[in-house]
Amino acid sequence: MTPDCPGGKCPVETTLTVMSGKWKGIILYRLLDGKKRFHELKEIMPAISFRTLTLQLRQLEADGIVERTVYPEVPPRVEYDLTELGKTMRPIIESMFEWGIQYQIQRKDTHA
Amino acid sequence: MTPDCPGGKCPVETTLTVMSGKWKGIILYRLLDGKKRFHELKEIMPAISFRTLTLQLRQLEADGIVERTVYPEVPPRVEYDLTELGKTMRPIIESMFEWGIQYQIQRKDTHA
DNA sequence: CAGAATCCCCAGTGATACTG
DNA sequence: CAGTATCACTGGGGATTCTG
Repeated sequence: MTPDCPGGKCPVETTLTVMSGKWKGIILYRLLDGKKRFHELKEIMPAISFRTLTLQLRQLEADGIVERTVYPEVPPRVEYDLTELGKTMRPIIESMFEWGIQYQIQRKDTHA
Repeated sequence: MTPDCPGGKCPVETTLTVMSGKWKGIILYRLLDGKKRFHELKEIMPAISFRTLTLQLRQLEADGIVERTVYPEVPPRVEYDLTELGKTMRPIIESMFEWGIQYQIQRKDTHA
């Protein structure tokens, strides 16, 4: 694909692959201010299903963006946090956040 | 959705909605350095189908990101350019580009 | 040249029920 | 609490053919 991008695959496409998924951007945004438990994330994003939340977290984990820590307690406790690599996405998320705000102001008709 | 994001819908989600689609990020990246004709874009991204290229361009146009100019000539000529609003996405695209490069270096195994 | 129209497929997502 | 398992569906994307 896109053979004339430096290094083979277009870096923008690479980033989009990692970030894409209906909820990944929001998950990343929510993790910017610190680690969260599974149900904490679910409460922040009520519209997501357990299954999808699990899957998207697992994909982010597989991509090295998110770290999953299981505490061997009863009841179980699992925390999700950004890895060092994940934290380097902050500029992307923040610029997307800023742009989204301006966009919502300019176009109240769509995606509001 | 995500009711506790400022202004209703999470701005990150808004941006992701506009940018999502398998090729939109690449299209935007390619338009950063100036307007392009339809087949020019197709040549840059050989793997995309005509149908999908058309659809993604139309969606970007509907979202006010891309401007479509038809020149009444024979054979027809159509140029696509970023709107002023579209140009404000530059920081996002560029930070995604930079991150993608670093990511490719760190993880040659996946998404390479 | 720049598409429109048609048909098709499957990956991503959702709903529900169950479990260590 | 934090999942897993199963089923089902939608729509985003692809292949092909046709047109002003």
